[in-house]
Amino acid sequence: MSPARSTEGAPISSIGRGIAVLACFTPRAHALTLSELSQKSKLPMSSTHRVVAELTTGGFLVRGKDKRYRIGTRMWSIAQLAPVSDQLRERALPTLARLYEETGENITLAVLDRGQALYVDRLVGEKSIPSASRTGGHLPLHTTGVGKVLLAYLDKEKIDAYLSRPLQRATPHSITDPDKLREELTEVRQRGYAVVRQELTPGNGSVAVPIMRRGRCIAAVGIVAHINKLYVDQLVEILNKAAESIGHELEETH
Amino acid sequence: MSPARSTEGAPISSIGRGIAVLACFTPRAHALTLSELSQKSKLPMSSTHRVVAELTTGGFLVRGKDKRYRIGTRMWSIAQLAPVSDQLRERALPTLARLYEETGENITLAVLDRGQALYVDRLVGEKSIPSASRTGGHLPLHTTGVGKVLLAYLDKEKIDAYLSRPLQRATPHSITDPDKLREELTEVRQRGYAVVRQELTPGNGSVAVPIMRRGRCIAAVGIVAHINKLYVDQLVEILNKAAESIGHELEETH
DNA sequence: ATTTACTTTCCGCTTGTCGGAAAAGTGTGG
DNA sequence: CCACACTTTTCCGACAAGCGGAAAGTAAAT
Repeated sequence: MSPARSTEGAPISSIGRGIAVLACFTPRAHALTLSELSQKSKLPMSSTHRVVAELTTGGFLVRGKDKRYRIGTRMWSIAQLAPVSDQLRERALPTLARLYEETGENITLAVLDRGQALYVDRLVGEKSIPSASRTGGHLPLHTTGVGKVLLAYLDKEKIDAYLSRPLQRATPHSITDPDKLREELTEVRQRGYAVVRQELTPGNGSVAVPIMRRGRCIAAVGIVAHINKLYVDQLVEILNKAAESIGHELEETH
Repeated sequence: MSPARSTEGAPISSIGRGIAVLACFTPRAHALTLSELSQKSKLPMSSTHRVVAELTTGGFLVRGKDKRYRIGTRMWSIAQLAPVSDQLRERALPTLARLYEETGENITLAVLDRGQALYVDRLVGEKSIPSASRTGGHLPLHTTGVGKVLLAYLDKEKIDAYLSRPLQRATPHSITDPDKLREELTEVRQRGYAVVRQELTPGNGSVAVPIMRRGRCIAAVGIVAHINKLYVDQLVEILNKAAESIGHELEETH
């Protein structure tokens, strides 16, 4: 989010500062010193110190022996009450487990969140190909399998809005022409699944299908594999069964 | 956490109020109105309104069409950077998936957190017996399999501290006598696993083993099943392999 | 012992935040 | 359509929480 001092007009609130500090943490920086937090949040050192102290008292941050701060279990526990976790992730998990055991590949579950694919969960084993996704992380819609599915089932206006902004190229295979992507999305809707080949990561491919609920796509489930092992027909069949199973699980009143 | 107005002495800070509002959410109340949040946090309505507005702006809360607030994906995403999630849960997940597929039972992974067992993840399928645990939730140490393991491997002083407080009885089978529990913990350490039979939930039993790292128990992994299907020797063998696999996965530099 | 970098504390000042009251909005029953 | 009850939002004068720069403290390296 926008740094504290560079915010024009309205000053940033105390709670906003707390969130700004928490937002400093990233996959590459999950342990930060006070100075680093001050620099990243652009808050003065004494302000940062006070905010960090409050967050630590509340269990949202914890200070390690190395004097670095990390996200605390209190925040994590409360966050598990987010619908994306306790209504979707936890219910989908057995099916994802089965998918993983069945294919041995990289399994992903994602939802649309702020114009991107938010990875709700993923299973990646030793034998799976390394991939760019991470639970809790976001990736673009146009270069990921689950992302293409989520994009394809959006309202036309929202698709237009997404395509009106420059599409970032992740590899030479990334589709960045809006017209070509629009065609691709039509195909996704028609055949009910998306395929991606080296559009996000060289060598990687993925297949994904929608999880539907009352006619709306609420999530996407996908498999990432090396392009040489991307047996699309086979994977689509497995994924459709999984999607149906997850969809059924979500209908249950727990 | 303690309600705003009942705090003696030091007044509660703005960030503390934000955390107090977020702490209102529970498994049974994951969607709350503004009035409910005000009542639960004991903050005046206009104060609650302001705090909630700030949290919503920052993505930590989201207001649904039903006018109820829920934990937002922004908070969830950041929370996934907690070590308990990205260092432990995500790495353990493939092994938990394998355990689930192998046994079809209720799989749990827990760590010690604030004197209780914090459930880092669990897999429970349609055919599994219903259990009391929930990812992100806490349960006592003395009435759960994973809890007994976590307790058994604590420093003597910490075990004494835990046993010095009244042990809550969840069922008639709960062990609440400190001396009996101490004996039990000695057995857990000796044989390397814990067994629980109907001590938390009637009909349910569980077996759990420690996940060790450099001689310290950092987590516990367990299986919950109906007491008639609690084949201890068999489950212990499977669990020990899983624990070793997870321990190995945690050693990897990712 | 000194230097450097980081962290913690201090303190005068400012304005962000306070909460009660009023106004506005919403849903329901007659 | 109106009245009522409840919830939510806005207002606003008061005040103390929070501000950030400076000083002090701490730890590590030389």
